[in-house]
Amino acid sequence: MSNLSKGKKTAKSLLVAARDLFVLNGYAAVSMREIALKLGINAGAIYNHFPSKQEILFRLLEDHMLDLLEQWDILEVERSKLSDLLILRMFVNFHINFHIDKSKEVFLSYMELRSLDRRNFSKISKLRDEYESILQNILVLGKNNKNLDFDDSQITTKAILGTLSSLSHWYHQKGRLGAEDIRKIYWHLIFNSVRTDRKRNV
Amino acid sequence: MSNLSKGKKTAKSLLVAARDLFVLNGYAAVSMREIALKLGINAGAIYNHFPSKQEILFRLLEDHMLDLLEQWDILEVERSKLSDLLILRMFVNFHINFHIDKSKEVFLSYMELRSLDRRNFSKISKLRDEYESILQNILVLGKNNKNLDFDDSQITTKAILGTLSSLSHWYHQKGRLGAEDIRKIYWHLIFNSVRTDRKRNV
DNA sequence: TATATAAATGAATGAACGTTCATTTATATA
DNA sequence: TATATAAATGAACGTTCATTCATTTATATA
Repeated sequence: MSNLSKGKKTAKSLLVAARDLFVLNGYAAVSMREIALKLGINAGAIYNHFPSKQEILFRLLEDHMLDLLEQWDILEVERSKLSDLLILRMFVNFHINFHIDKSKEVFLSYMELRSLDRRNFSKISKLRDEYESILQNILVLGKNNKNLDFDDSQITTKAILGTLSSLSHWYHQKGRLGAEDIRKIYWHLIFNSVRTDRKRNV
Repeated sequence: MSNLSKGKKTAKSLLVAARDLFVLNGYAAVSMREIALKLGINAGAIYNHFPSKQEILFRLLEDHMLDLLEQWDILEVERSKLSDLLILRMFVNFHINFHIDKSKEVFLSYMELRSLDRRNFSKISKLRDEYESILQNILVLGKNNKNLDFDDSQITTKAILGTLSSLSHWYHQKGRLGAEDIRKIYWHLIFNSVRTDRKRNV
């Protein structure tokens, strides 16, 4: 950070300020003046760093999605040695870790997709689909190999992501439970919901 | 509907128009002029029916939450004869049915909580907590009676609601699966995640 | 049908919005 | 240190916003 030029530092600070305000009040309800105020600069100065408010939102969401996909890619080597079930556990842990580390970014890309214009929405949607299909592929592969069982890969994918995403709605650093507890609890829930000897009736 | 006075009809239409626009673009991004345009009336005329834009949002969210809680209350008699597990299934089915019937209202009360002012936010939050505690009580009771098993009732409650809420993000009337399929799939997932003989390790 | 009330109009209010721009000030490079 | 470039200022632009209001039009009641 300290080796960055003043301009880059300001740009970075603007992204952080915008992120925090967007998370708190929503994109449409936050003004450029409010964002500028957080750094103690004038609203006009923002335009030395970003061409528009829309571009700030897009940058936040794109940076986040690219980061997410890249971090998952990095685990590829490690992953290739694992069983279907352990890969699923890796995904769950990875996802939870990311939610804990980047809870604001996750919340933002969840809530503000609709504030993107058509072009940007389409770009981010592609990245989201890419991420969703990672989980779906894990599930399908596991089912084909008879290491997992469930009714419908598409809905199960969405349900699991829904389960995990609930995290970003309540997680706060200072909470009652540590990351390890949370990973364990969620893993138990998810594992049991797709294990091969699950029950089909009450 | 046809036995309502013109004023009541317009008020109802305004709520529907506002609901649809808020769902599509978000509260802050929708103007009173847009809402009025949907009915072919002037923006000023809205104020014969509602005192403010904020009040329209509040009415939408409060009506929805009161409806939700009331509908659950109505099932009380039926519920008293059921086992812990069947009550949980009733809750899951009830929740899914509601999400399917009122997907827009559900989505709205999920996304626009933060657009409420302090006073209104507090009122709706109370209603939401009330609903959440219904599920938590079911889980705790089931665990005490050894008919359910899980690690943490608070997180498990949030996780299950997260799972179910993912429905409002992808469900569309014309989809591939019927309501019955969806109820079955979700029930299998949830039931297996909290059943007493779940596994704790891979 | 006459009349009281309800609902809609259309213009106006002041405030806030994203963005632009000429100018000034700060930073980095030589 | 001199100079080119980057960053910030502060006022202004044209729009749009939620809301108000005097007036007109429609509806319901008697």
